Formats: sequence, C-alpha cells, structure tokens
Amino acid sequence: MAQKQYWLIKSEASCYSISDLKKDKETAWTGIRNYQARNFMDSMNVGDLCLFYHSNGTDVHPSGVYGIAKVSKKAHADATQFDSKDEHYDKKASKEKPIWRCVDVAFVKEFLKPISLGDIKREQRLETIEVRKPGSRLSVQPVSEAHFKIIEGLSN
DNA sequence: GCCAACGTTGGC
DNA sequence: GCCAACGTTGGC
Repeated sequence: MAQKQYWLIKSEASCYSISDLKKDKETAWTGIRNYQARNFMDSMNVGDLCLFYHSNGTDVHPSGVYGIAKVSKKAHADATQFDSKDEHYDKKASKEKPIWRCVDVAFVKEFLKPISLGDIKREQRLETIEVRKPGSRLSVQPVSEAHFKIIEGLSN
C-alpha cells in the first residue's frame, strides 16, 4: 500500500457541492478536461484524502474548503467523454481510446465551519499552498500533509 | 460583470 | 516549434 497522499479538488457549488456528495455518499469525479489535473488523478490511490473546495464563490457562499472526501476507486475512464449529449463530451475520445479519466470519491465530512480562501490567506502556515497562488486554475492539485492537517484543524 | 492568468489551438 | 488568438477559470 502506497503512502497516503493528500489533494484538493475543486467544484463550483452550483455544479456539485459537498452537500450533494453528502447526499450521494459517493460519486465519480467526472468532467475534468485538463491534462495536468488528469495526471494527478491517475496517481491517486484508494484512501487518499481530498479537501473539497468550492470555487467561484459569492459573498454569501465564499470560495473555500467545505469538507473532506476520500478516494474510493482508482482512476477509470470518464463516461461523460463518450456522451454526445453531455456538456463534457469530447469527440476526439473513443471507447477504444479514451482520453479522460476520473476517480470515485466518497463523502467523509462536511466542515461545520468552512475555511474560506480569505481564511487560508490569513494563515501564515499556508503561505505556499497552491490555491493561494494568483490565477491558480488547477481543479485537482496535490496538497502537503501539513497543509491538509492545518486546514482540517482550522475547521474545528 | 470585469479582467488577469492560464491552457489550447492553429497558422505559419 | 513558435506564438498570437481565443476560450475558460475563478477571484473580486
């Protein structure tokens, strides 16, 4: 068993939120159409923990980490790339030659107190975290164990 | 809604 | 293989 890794996965709350995952218990993390993000998903292992980040927030619902999910299945072909009616359809992909993959993630917990991007920027120990970098658009990104634990700690 | 940052595409 | 144009993301 490989050592546990930590990640941050982004979703717009209006698209798929932590409460959706709480309700579903488990979901396929489909729709990732970025090679770097895909490659990170390829290196995920079952049991890895993910910070669940809501992007494109509002004043009422700020961008930030809203909870934790756990990888429950290693990367497999993302079914939405074959579906011409899906918004993530990719005509260059075929069942014989899939381009995009996704992992399955399971609900772990929803933070009682979400950690907003503002909170993250105020925390000196998180100075080097990817999500703080200007123009950080990567929707799946690695997070160090230390940073993961700090954010988890802040929510208590 | 604006705009900066970034990835992708396509002409050359 | 370069690079300008374009589309998308995401904070504000």
